[in-house]
Amino acid sequence: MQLRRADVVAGALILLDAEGLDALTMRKLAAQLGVQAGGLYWHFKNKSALLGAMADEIVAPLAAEPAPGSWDAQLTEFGHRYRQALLSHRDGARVVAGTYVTEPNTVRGGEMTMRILIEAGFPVERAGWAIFAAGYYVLGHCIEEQAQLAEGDWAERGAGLPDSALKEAFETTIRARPEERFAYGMELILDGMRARLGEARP
Amino acid sequence: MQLRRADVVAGALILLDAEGLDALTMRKLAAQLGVQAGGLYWHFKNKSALLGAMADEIVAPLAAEPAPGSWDAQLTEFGHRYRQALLSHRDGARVVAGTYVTEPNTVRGGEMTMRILIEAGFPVERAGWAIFAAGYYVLGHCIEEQAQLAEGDWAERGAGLPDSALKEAFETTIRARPEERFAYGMELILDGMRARLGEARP
DNA sequence: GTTCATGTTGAACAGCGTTCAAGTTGGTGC
DNA sequence: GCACCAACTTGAACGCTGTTCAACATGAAC
Repeated sequence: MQLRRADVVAGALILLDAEGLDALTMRKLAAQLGVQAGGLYWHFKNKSALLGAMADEIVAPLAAEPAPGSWDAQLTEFGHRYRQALLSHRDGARVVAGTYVTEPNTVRGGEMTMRILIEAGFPVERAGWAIFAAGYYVLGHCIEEQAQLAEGDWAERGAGLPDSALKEAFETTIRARPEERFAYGMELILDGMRARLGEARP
Repeated sequence: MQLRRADVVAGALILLDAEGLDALTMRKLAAQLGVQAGGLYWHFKNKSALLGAMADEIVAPLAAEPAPGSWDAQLTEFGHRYRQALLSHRDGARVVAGTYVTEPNTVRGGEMTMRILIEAGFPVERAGWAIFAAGYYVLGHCIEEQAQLAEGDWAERGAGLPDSALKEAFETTIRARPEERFAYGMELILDGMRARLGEARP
């Protein structure tokens, strides 16, 4: 029974969920698939290519059309969908961050969101810049969210801080409900976009 | 002639600039310092701790007081200062992104920017959220900027895309003058903050 | 000139991604 | 039913990595 490319990606995602990105090695993946490590290199040129395929699989939900509605509602939907996709696999955000993907789902998601902004009135270039900015935000937020999720020693991190008036603020900021904190940042960026649409030259 | 902790960090940053993050190995660093690899572990518990110290050194400019002015001018200054700091060393953004730093300069920068927002009228928690959002943006932008800088094959990346109405838009978006593109995103986020200050409950 | 913390050596360990000639498998055409 | 060729897999090796540790060197202080 031989493997297909898709089987390798699926197995890699299972191993990712079970052990995390740092423990995802070609040998362990091969063992889980009942194969020798070298054999994987027939399906993927190298580990990086495999991670790229995994990343595109992770962001697959971005390829779906948004529900009908206003441009900002649609963009909000994409933002939350992106976050959910990243969080749906352990270390998903780090996997996606580590690969500049030009694979189908990523591209399609980028195109749809850019189109939404352009039809809302943004010049093409600015639309792209704004979408990238929003993308950086989601990715950064989710990387931290998952780092927080993975480590038990998170509480100790704040402990390293010097006592200051803002230490407590800093800690409560981080400990806030992630969903609420995410939504706030998302709305902040959307407010920025709305402000630009109000002007003559966004 | 023995080494001090600071000498190791300084040497590591030189090696980083010369060869990039992926080629920064403990052995190469040791060789450059005229020392055996094992010896470095007297100064740093592990490589990750060394990278943390490097990261804090990179963001040192964030510890300086901002010039007097309006809150949004000061925040803009911090944003550009952050970017300049990250770009001042090869792969600097990736180094900083890979370490959750609780070291002096990072903390001090975080405190000052939060204070600026709080004094401008933001509730503490929201101020923290907004600062983090802005931080994710700068970091993400700089990581991509440096990836683009480092690779000759960047032009080929767009080539992998399927031909579409938006492919060209996508490419021109990425190829834009980085400074201008960065400033646009920075202003977008600041517009979001200003919008929130206009409301009763930011 | 001895002492003691501070720093260094050199060798080893286990694990990593990757390569490649040699072998095996599975489906297609005859 | 058999031969064929492409699609896969093996198993061993290569060079590299971060990290550990007992033994050794150094430099300043008393």
